[in-house]
Amino acid sequence: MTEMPSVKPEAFKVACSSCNLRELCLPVGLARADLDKLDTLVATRRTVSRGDTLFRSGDIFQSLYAVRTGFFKTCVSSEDGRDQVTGFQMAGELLGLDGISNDRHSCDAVALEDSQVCVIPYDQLEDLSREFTDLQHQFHKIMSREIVRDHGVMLLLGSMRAEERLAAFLLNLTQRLQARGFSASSLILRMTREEIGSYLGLKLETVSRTFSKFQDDGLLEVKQRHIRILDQPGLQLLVNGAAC
Amino acid sequence: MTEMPSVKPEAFKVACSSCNLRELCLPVGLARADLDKLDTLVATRRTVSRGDTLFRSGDIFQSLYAVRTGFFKTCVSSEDGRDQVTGFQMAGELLGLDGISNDRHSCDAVALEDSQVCVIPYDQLEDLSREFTDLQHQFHKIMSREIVRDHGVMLLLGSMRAEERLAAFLLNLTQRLQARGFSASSLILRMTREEIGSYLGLKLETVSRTFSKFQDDGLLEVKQRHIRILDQPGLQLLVNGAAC
DNA sequence: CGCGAGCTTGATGCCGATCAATGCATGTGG
DNA sequence: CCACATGCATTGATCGGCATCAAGCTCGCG
Repeated sequence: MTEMPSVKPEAFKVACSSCNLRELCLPVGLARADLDKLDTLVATRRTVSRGDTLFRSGDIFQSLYAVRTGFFKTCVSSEDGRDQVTGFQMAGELLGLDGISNDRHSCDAVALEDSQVCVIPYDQLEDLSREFTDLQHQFHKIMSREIVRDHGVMLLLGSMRAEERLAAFLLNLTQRLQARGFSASSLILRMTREEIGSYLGLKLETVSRTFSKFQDDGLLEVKQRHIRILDQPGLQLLVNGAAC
Repeated sequence: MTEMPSVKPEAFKVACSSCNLRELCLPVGLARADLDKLDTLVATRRTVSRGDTLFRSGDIFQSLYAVRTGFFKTCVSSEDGRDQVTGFQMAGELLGLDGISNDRHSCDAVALEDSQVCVIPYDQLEDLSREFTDLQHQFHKIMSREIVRDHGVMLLLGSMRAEERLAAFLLNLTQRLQARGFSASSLILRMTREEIGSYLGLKLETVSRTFSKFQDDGLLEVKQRHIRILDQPGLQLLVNGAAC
């Protein structure tokens, strides 16, 4: 960063080929030659401070963003002020896929901690994925995975009760953190109870109460945003509704 | 069908270029030359009788399907028998996008009336969309649109009350039917109250009661599955929560 | 130190689930 | 043609889970 002054202070060179997230991010499974090409595509990063938005609903869509470090939420809102968190994104996950449909973003992406994203100009990605089958296929998989994930959230919102929702949420979060080399049993929540509640279709008081109940039941240790999972199988059991 | 015997009785030639759905379906916005190419890709149709599945969760993914005539639902289910309708698809809409992520389908697609779909072999679609920018872009838009739609459903499931959900559902349905040349005010539901309820995260009794309430309020006329919309602005008002 | 954002916990009420009975349309076989 | 079965829809009575309202509490920070 110091040796490479650029016009935009927040934009600087990066390389997918040497990125430690390449096994989680867009480059998954690409051959060396493809990777080098990808380096020409993903040329800049952008820093987003905690609380700032990466993009807003209504913004012109030009790029996708891969989370490099940090943590984001995405939320949609209806005409009347109702709004809904649609997801939380961590390192290696893509933001902005919603924008392709209309050439405008249809949700807000907000950094929940100081973050960095890699900027992926969309038209260049289309160009490159016409050349490289593997990249094309990988990109399609990522979009499809987002659709499958959304269907899972619908199942959660449509048919689970508060405890089941929170358990499923925690298990999903730890699983993704584990894939990134973090502990499977201990985590720090980057989002408020209200944001968790919005994502899960619950009020913040219910989220808080459910955390307390899990603690009483010996499933978790909860200290504000510090969570330790004491009984993972127990949580799993809740999600699978074996208690019925 | 009579003059063209084929090995599979249910498979026969079709052409996107002469399809009356081409303004709603995959071919939207394609030039004549691209359309002709698309004809080579979308070579067969398949008939699905009411109640039968087009594909099931776990099936190997090979093709996307465009609804030609008829009506489908898609549903996901969790290990414990819980299941959730994730969408209803009508003419011109694509089925099977979930399958790309894993090479296996992750939901069931069930015909709610006797239907016909165009079979779109996925690997050939990838090949062709590497040649034709417009097709590539159109396909991406369709996937993105599905993501945006899913986010809308999350908003509905996460933050709306029963009346708002049903009103939003009816308005969405009539809007799509209208785009296909049907009446904006009169429709026949192809799905049961239970299926509507599953989609909206409600029980069938609640759906039924809410229909009755809408009728009492002069918003609808409900006779079993025959619905006539008497006060569309009234429904719209419900969705937008102006009553708050 | 004191402020404020976020979290916890309690009391109460309501929306929608649940349980249960009846109604209505379609189809089938005697 | 009617009796009966079946699947779906309606309606009522009751119950429970979560929302809502309302205090306090905790912790980080100016």
